[in-house]
Amino acid sequence: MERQQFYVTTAIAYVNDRPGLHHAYEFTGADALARFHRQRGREVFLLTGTDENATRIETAAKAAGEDTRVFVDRLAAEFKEVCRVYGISADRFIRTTDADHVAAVQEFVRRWMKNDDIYLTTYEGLYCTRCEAFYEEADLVDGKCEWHPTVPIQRLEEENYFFRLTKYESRLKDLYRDRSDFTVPEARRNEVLGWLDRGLRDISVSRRKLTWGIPFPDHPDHTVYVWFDALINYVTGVGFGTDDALFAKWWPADVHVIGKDITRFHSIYWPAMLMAAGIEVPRMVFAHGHLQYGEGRLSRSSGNMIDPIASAEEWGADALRYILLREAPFQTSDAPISPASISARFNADLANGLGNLVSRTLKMVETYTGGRVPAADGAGESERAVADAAAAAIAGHEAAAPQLRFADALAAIFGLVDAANKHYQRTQPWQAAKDPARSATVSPALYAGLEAVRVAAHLLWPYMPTVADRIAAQLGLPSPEHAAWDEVSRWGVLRAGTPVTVGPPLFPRLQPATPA
RNA sequence: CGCGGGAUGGAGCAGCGGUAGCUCGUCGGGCUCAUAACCCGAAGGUCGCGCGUUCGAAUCGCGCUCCCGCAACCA
Repeated sequence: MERQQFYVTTAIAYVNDRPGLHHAYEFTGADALARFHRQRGREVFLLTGTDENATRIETAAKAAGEDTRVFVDRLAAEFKEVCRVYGISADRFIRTTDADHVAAVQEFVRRWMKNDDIYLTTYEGLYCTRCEAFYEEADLVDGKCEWHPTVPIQRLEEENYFFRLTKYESRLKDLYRDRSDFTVPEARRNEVLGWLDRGLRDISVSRRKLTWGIPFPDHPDHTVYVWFDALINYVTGVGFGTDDALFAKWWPADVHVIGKDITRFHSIYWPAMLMAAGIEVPRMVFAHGHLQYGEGRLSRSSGNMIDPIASAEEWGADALRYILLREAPFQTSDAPISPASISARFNADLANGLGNLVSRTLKMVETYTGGRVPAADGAGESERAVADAAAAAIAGHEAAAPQLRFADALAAIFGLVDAANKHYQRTQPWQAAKDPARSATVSPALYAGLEAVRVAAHLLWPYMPTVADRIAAQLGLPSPEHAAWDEVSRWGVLRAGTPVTVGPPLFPRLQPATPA
């Protein structure tokens, strides 16, 4: 029996810089999954938020001449705005500077100490006295940190706490042996297996002399290494340390949606951290690929293309949600994206495809059946073909969506849009209406078209909630959000006589871009 | 050094042992209900390079070239 609770997270956004389109991409994927499960009757918790305790954030704040607190508040607000604009249905927006999170992290550290999972040792590294931070050789510019090119770098030793990652190596191997879907997709899993094969090392989990970060309990001169702090947000967000009942209800998470670049932290460190704290590991880590912003010059010359707010104004948030998930398959590696490819997809799928189908269908209903849903009686071969296409769209979509294969899921839905257009070509209601011998075919033909639109709108709700609501409203139906899935995911739901509304184009066609 | 992914018609991708497929674009035709949308058809590829396995290879093996990412206590 499938669990009725579903807990999904996004990676929390690192607030050293403003939000990019890639944040909207990940948020949208997680949100679509959350809405998918909600729509099918499950209780869902979607967690997103910001990662605010890193040294580099403090450094970036200093560089911006801002108080760190003010700096992170400002950026966190920008990320929240992205969530609002894109309709991300987050149940909590967590910030790692939230009091309950600080307490949760300290509880983890206490548990590790008690278990002898961490130990004190000495670390030697390159240190910038002005930043009060260690740097890697590769991070230095001409032997100096990037912020202070005149300040000499010193070689310093520092006492750090280390986490006994090696202690959990065999349990991690067991985890990967027993659960082939712990890290998805397979390419990422193979990567993790490779890391495990080559052996793990203990890892530093504290920094000293930092003024920004979560202090170690009983050792306030140490702060928790930001990655270990950040990962813990996934349990804090559902009540770890503050609300045991809530935590028991939601944990373990069903899926952590992350970018493939941070697989190591989520697939190796995080389960080990949980094991050490005596907490169950999550069910799945899903690592998606990244958006590639076309040519380098493109992203530089038109900075707005990667600004998610400006992009939403240009194409519409719902359209972008669809386009991103369709153009950049979640389960593969990187996919190229550009203003041109976004606009092309917008015109092809949304304006010419979905939008036009809705327009022509409703206009014909207005003209030929008095603006009301006609009777379905007299359905023939073409109508049955559309009904079959709807069933195929549902089946294809329901197989792909829960696996986060959103491009496949959306392609399945648009197969129905195509089928409806072909159906009109076959039945030609505009001709039949003028021909007494064929006039009886108009009603069933248009009924099938309306049903295709209705089914598509319900399937599209997780991806384009606002547009799906508008289409449903045009059909005289309530929001797909609240419809009982079993009742709407079948053919023949619309009732004859129901008034429908034509309405303005859903996606006005974009003019082709002028050549550069 | 290492690890993962990739190289397929103009563009973006799928195929992963049996005569090369999808979307977009292009060209031609049809239709006119619709957002100059929709429908039908056509052109266009020796599947990065070499060797090998096989009756047969984008598809398997080895070697090579080029791209992207990860990693060596950067989120």
